[in-house]
Amino acid sequence: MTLFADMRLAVIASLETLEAEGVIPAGLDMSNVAVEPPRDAAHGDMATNAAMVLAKPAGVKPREIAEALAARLMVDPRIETAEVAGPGFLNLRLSVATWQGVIADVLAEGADYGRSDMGAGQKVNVEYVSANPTGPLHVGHTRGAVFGDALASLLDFAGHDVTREYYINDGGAQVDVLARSVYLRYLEAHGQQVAFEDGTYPGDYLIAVGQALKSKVGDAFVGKGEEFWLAEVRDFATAAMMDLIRADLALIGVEMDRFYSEKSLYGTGRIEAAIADLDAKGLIYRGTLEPPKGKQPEDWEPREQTLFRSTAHGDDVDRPIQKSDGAWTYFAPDIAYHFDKVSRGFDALIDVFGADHGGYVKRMKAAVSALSDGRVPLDIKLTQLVRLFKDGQPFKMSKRAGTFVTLADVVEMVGPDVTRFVMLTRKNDAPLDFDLDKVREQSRDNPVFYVQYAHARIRSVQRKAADLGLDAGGGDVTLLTHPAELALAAKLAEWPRLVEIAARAHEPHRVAFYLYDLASEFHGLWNKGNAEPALRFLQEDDPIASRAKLALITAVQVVISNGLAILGVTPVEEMR
RNA sequence: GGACUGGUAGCUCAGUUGGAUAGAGUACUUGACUACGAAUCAAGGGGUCGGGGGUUCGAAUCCUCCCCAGUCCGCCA
Repeated sequence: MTLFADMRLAVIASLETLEAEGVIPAGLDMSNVAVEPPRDAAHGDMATNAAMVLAKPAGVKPREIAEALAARLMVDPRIETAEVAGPGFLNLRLSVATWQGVIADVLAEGADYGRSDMGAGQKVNVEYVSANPTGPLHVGHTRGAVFGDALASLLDFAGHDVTREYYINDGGAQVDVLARSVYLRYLEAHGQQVAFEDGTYPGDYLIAVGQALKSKVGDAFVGKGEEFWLAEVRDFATAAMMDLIRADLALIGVEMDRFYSEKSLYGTGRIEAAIADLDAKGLIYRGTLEPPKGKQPEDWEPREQTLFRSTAHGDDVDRPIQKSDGAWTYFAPDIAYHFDKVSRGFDALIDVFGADHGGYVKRMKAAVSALSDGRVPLDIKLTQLVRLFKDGQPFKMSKRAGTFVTLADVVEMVGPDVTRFVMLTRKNDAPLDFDLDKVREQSRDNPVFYVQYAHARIRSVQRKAADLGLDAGGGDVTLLTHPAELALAAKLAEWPRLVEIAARAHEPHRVAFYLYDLASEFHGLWNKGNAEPALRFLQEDDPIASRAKLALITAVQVVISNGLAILGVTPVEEMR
């Protein structure tokens, strides 16, 4: 339970009393009544919009409701003052003891402080990365991987039952291309001269795969036609690429619960079953699509295809599920895959895609809506481009792959923690500039450093305190009465609420911004100790006061550490 | 032609889902170490929230029409 939720219950209870007394009519809808931190701290600790929300349905002036509500709330010992302001806001100021209690709560709950039961154990599937198994992960994949992973952790912390899943696109033409490329490397391993033409993958990372294939099958495939080796090389190469990708993911601490193979959908009747489900709902038909307006393809000619009536579920046009030759389009196995997710009993689905898949969102949502009869919501998060910079210049070359910068390149240069944090300091749908120099800079405008520095400072004080024989547990929080100290406690009280807001919005970046704010409050208090010695955390010859202050900063350390855990970033003990 | 995502301080970006006088960082100006790290902190100026219209007690946020940028648009996955 969060402090804000507690206070909201108090407000609702008071409103119900007012109903019973006839001040306002009974049976009002109170779902819109909110208790929030005011934007301006001068307005108090919390504000409620209750009077404004209820004024119209109650037929009573907002200020009248607010006055009555204020009088009621003043009875609550946790509330110091309740003032009506502006158009009908009710500003609450909480008692000192309430804030002190927050510190005790944080220390008591530790790593669980902020954990919510909001998700109520709902099963959520988060699908992310899902890069084609044709090569190492690049920066764009990295952002999707970090975002999806942090989102999954966030939802878990908010009480959901989360499955992290990777969809392997091993059923289409691109894995044939991969197989042919590996075959060339295989011939090369046998000492042949080969040429990589357009439509093959020339990357060096396939050299080792070609050699591994040689050790496995010897010269069995040399001089043989494609029909002889393609299927086996494809499986071999795909497995090798997935090993590569798993290793890349491990570099940034991403571990999937499940890898789901597209190929497993073919020849097993699963695509057919999914399409049959849609057909039974009258959503499959034969038809001819209109050409796209404005952009007339040269070779466009009308063709009859099997179409999914996605327009019945919010799409702009119906979508083909079969090519003119009868083969499935990419969309068909995707429908089957999501059908499988729905049948596995998930209450909500989330797909994390790159921005270039934006045109795919509506049809996928339409498919899930149709397959689940509107029961299962699908949220699709698009991650925008990452632009890499180094020395102020765009950075494009990779040591490994030559053509694009890989995940491994970035992690090698700045480390996993910095990579993860930086990629989460922007909303997923805004482009991200990633400056390889700036992220290692030790200054306030580098949020990674700034937050880590706050944590390291606290650890430093704790070590010093330990040397003096002081520990953080058991400090008497009622000794913390200075407004600056209570303000920091108030910031800690926002954490559980922030977790819920971020989880509800599927926006892990909010955690990163909160941590920055919290670090800022902490650094501020630290420096106040310059002018006011009474605010220094370690008070000479006063172990009791010191332990109280240690309790406060340890609570800050706990929350920073909980937040970083969601982002998948390790808190540091000291700055180097 | 259409769809999607953006447009907020000179620059980089938040904005608690409709709340009060729109906030940080950076840059610029000026101050603060006898302490557990000044790698930090405090103060100041800086705005037509892309533009017009609409919805209501109240709009950066919702609806609508334009402008700009990026991504995408039937047998590619």
